[in-house]
Amino acid sequence: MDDSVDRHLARWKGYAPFDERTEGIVTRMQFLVRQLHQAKDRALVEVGLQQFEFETLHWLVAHGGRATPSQLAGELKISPAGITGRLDTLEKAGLLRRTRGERDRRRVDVEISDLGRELWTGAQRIRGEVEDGMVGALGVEERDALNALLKRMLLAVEE
Amino acid sequence: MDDSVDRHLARWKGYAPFDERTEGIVTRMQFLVRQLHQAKDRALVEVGLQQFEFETLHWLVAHGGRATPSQLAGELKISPAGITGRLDTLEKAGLLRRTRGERDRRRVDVEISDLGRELWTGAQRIRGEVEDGMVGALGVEERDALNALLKRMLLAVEE
DNA sequence: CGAAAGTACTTCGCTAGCGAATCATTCGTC
DNA sequence: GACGAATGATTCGCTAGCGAAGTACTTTCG
Repeated sequence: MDDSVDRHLARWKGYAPFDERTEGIVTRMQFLVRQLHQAKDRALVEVGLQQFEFETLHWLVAHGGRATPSQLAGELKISPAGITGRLDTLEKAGLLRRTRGERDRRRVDVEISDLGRELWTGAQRIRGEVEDGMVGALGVEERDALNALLKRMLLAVEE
Repeated sequence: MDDSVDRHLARWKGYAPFDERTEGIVTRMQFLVRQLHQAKDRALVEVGLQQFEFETLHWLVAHGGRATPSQLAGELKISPAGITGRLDTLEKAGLLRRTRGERDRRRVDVEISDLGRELWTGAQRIRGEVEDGMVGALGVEERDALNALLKRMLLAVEE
C-alpha cells in the first residue's frame, strides 16, 4: 500500500539523484505536521480559537498561567515582534492580561484570564483527539520506538 | 540525555493530563520540521533562493519542467491565490515562464527557465546536505524503520 | 444554437510573522 | 553618582499565504 509520499518519490525517480530514504523521512514528517496543523485548525473552530492562540495559551498554562513575553518568544520560537502581535490580539480577545512589572519596569507580566483558561481546556480535549487519531495508527511499543528515533535526530540537530 | 522536548514534557507534568508518548511524537516532529525549514532557509541564501521558490522549482522539475498552476497548487497544497503570487515573483525573477494555453485558453502553461534549472541544481545539493545532517544521526536500518512508522501514520490520516 | 453551469486563473482585502530600528529602563564601571 | 552598555518590549515596513469574489473562457444540455 502506497502513501502520497511513495507516489511522490516514484514520480521523481530518474529526474534527480537523491536518497530515497532521507527524502521519505523528511517529506513524511512535513506532510504529517501539515496535516496535524490543518486538522487542528478545523477542530479548533468549535471552541472559537485559532492555532496560534491556543499555542500561546498552552505554554502559558504550562508556566503556571503567567510568563513574560521574552520567555514565550523563546519557547515558542517566534520573534519578539511576533509575540507582541500575538499578545495584542489575545489581550483584545480577553484571553489574557498584560501588566507592567513593578520591580523592573522594562518587564511585562502576561497572565492568562479565566476565559482564556476555559477555552484552553475545551480546546485541549479536541486537539488531543486529533493527535490520537494520527498516533493511534501505531501500537504502544511502536510509539516508543518512533519517539526514540525522532529524539536521536533532534539531539543531533540541537547539538 | 534529554532533548528540548523531554524538558518541555517534564515541565508539563501535573499541569494537565496528556499522553506523554503522543505529545512527544507530535512535538518532536514539529520541532524537526521547523529546524529543517530554518536550516534550509539559511543554506539557500548562498544560491539566492528562498524556501518557497525552491519548492516550486523542485516540483516543476519533477514534472518534466512544465505544469499548470492548478497542478502545482494541488500538489504543493497551497491555495490558488497563493500559487498566483508565487508564480508572479518567480516569473519576475526570471526563474520560469508563463504562457496562455493554445487549445484551451483558460489554461496557463508554466515552464522552468534555464536560470531556474541552474539555481535549482545548486540548491538541491545544499538542501540534501542539510537533510543528511539530520537523518545522518540514524543508521540505515533505523531509517527504514522510521520511514515505515511515519508511513503508517500518514496512511491512517490520508484514509 | 444559446443560456446556464462549470473550470482555470487572477485580483482584492486581510492576517501572522519577520528583521531592523526604536524607546524605556536598568546595570556596570570608573 | 553619572554615563555608556545591555536588556525587554514595541513599532514599522514588508512578505507569503488565505478565502472570497471576479474574470475569462469552455462545456453541457434543453
